[in-house]
Amino acid sequence: MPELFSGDLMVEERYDPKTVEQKWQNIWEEKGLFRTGADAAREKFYCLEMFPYPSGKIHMGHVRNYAIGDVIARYKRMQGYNVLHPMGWDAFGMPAENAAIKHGVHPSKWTYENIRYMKGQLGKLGLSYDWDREVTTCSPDYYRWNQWFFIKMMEKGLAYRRSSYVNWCPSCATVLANEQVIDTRCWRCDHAVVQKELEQWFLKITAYAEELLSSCDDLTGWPEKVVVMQRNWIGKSHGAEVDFTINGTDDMIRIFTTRPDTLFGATFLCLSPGHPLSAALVADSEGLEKVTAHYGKVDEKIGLFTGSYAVNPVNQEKIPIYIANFVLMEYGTGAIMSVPAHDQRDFEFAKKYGLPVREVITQSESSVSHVPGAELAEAYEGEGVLVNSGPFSGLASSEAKQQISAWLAEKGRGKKVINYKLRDWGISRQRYWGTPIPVIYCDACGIVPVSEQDLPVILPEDVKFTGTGGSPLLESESFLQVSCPKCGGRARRETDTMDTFVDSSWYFVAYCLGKDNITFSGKSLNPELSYWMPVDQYVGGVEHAVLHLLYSRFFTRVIRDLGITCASEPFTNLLTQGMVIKDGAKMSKSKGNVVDPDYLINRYGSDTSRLFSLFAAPPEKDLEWSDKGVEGAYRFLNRIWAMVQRHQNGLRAAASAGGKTSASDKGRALLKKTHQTIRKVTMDIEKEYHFNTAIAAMMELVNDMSGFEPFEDQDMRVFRFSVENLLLLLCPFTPHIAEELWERIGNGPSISQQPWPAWDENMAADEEVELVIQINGKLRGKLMISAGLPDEQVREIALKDSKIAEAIGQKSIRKVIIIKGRLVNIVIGE
RNA sequence: GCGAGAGUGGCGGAACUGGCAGACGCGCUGGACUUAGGAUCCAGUGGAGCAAUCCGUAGGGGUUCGACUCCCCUCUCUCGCACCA
Repeated sequence: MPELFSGDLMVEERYDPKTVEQKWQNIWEEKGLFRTGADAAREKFYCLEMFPYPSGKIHMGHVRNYAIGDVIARYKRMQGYNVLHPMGWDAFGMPAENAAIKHGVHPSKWTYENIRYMKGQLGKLGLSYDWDREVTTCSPDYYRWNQWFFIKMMEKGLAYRRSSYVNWCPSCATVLANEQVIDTRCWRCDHAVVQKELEQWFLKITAYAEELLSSCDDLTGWPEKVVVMQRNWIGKSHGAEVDFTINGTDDMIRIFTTRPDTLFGATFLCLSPGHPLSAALVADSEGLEKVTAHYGKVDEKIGLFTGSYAVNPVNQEKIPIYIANFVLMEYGTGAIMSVPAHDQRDFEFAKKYGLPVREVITQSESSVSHVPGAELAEAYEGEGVLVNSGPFSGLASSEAKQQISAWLAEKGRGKKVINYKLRDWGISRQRYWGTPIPVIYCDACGIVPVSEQDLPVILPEDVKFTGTGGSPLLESESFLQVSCPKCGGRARRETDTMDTFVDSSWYFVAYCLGKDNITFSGKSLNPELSYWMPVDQYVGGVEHAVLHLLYSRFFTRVIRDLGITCASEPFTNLLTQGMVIKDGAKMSKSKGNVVDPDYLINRYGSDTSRLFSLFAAPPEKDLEWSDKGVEGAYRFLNRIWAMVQRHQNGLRAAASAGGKTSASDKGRALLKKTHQTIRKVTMDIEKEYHFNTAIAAMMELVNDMSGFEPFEDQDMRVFRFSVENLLLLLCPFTPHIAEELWERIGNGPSISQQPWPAWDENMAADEEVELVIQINGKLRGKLMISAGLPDEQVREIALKDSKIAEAIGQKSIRKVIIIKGRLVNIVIGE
């Protein structure tokens, strides 16, 4: 603790954040101040921050995230809303299991110990959560509903099992999520990841692709950037499927194209190496392997001629069939027609393998007569007018797309289709620390869902963690052995667990119901959910812009369609806060540039920590860490503390001026400044939560207040009015010191329960304004005039000013521009 | 490569709808108090100049009485997507 006052000089009690903060945290808890219940008579506000993974300790990113959320929650509470502000734990996940493998601690023990510690840390930050609604996703009470939703989705055909290629780490013997593959290697053991075909459970998010896309338009409270990312991820494109026959056979190759208007320009066909026909058509298995090895790599295009030809349905032309590394199996049909003149990738491929390039689209009438055989430098990918396209020549691209698609449909050789980039969501993980997928495999009955009354399928505790040989569940006989719910015969449980993104896709729904009260049934709408949903303000990192937010939007719709809620969208407003940066890089253990929140809170207290992280940058921007900046925030709170302490007796004695009484000139000025500050802080919070400028306004007020010596009663009453309002404004930001000083000037507890202050527009209005006078746009003078003067008079005053008159001299005045209450610009000639 | 966003003092950042560029904080300079000051308080602080003044919002052009703000071009940085046919 830095020495701020030497004992001899200061008689007042020193600001000791530790004592103050502990005191008020206890009081809040005892009084249950932040506990919430549904109350139809009051307007609700659901404020939510992304819950943390209990990794051990919170980091500065959490402090920032939760400080932002807490200001919003406290502000809305003071405004009279019934605020739901919950917190919980995203408690399943690989780190717990890795800790078990490495240190022999059970994931459960590790997780719950971390939760206990981190909960203590959040408590010390003074965050206004309703802990009665805490959720912990690794608790059976929670994950049983993952299982219930899964079964409901199976019933609706929204959960299904199929074989698919996955990222597989042979060393860890598990599937890796895409984001766990770093530069084609396993993030944990650095082993090369391979593509492996596995039976996987999928959730059919694609069934909602269209709705998820079209309702992006409704996400007006989200950052545009995030909405764009959602749209791109869903990736809708209009096009056509076209069937090419393989020459000399009856076999078909179905391709997808967004440019049916270029069909006459197709000079070859490409199959993905993973396409079922690839292996069938190619005799040279070594060559195929080579192409496969380069699959999905951006560096170069590699192809292999199959020796077969396809017949173009529109002109019966025979074109060669290639296998190409750049054709993705996961998108479209896994096969494309290649139009090198109008697709740059096809163009590069054609150049490399000496394949013909035929132009079928021209940009304008004048360039139709392109010299046949002349080298194209690159593909023309835009639209235009068709040439060399048989009966369709002369049509515009957009018209040709329609007509060619219609022609294909008529001949039974194709149709218009819509494709999405969005894939179904593979949720199977060969991991222990997750929700068991509630499915039983019976030799007689096949795949059987666990029946609802048998939920939850509990994750067994007594398992061994070796880190090799796959999921520990494979070794747990008591877990594996089960009787079939249908026939009663011997059966085996599914050992895969769910992706942890499932847990976080509906936790905001669980909060509405409250701890020990999470129950769903599709029988009728749930009144608690109807009251609270959707979340009014969601706050979190932009790194979840696609996955978590998209999955949550999907789940919310599934829950809606189960008849549980009416809400389609989970989050009305989204605030994505920036990263915490130090020395030019994101704070991270590996960079060694972390600041420990524990250290910060011990040294300066939570109010200072919160204040700094809110003051240093607007929430959506990155925050550059500064030790000196923290000192500045601490100094600010100390100044307030000292100021109130010094006048404590006077403040206690004075009744509030009620914002009306006239006092000394300085007193009136302070009164005005106070009203202006209330206005400014309120408007800055309302305007995209710009807390940094709100805090700056409070600093200005404090600067004015510290220069104010209230000798007379009237002035002291003004001063008290300023102090009270300052504390009220400060309350959402630095609640502990606000509470303490509020009490010390003789108010009852608690300031947190006071209404947000209102300003009086008349009191805030300036009676005098500074008039800026420009000549030809250059600043030439400033003077004070009374506010609201008519333009004529302002003009006169400006022209009469001696300096201005001198500057004008004999020159002619061409024009005078007057901006009310701001400036006069005099345009003069030579 | 494509898409989005950003570039303002020594630093973090302000600036309504086109109207005083640099609020507020940090740092720095000077002073007060002091045995001392890395505490606190007061004053100053974009650059150049004794000054009047001039120059300044990545760079260049434009629109305008007036541009950090609008338009065009160039450069740099950050983020997202990266062969989606």
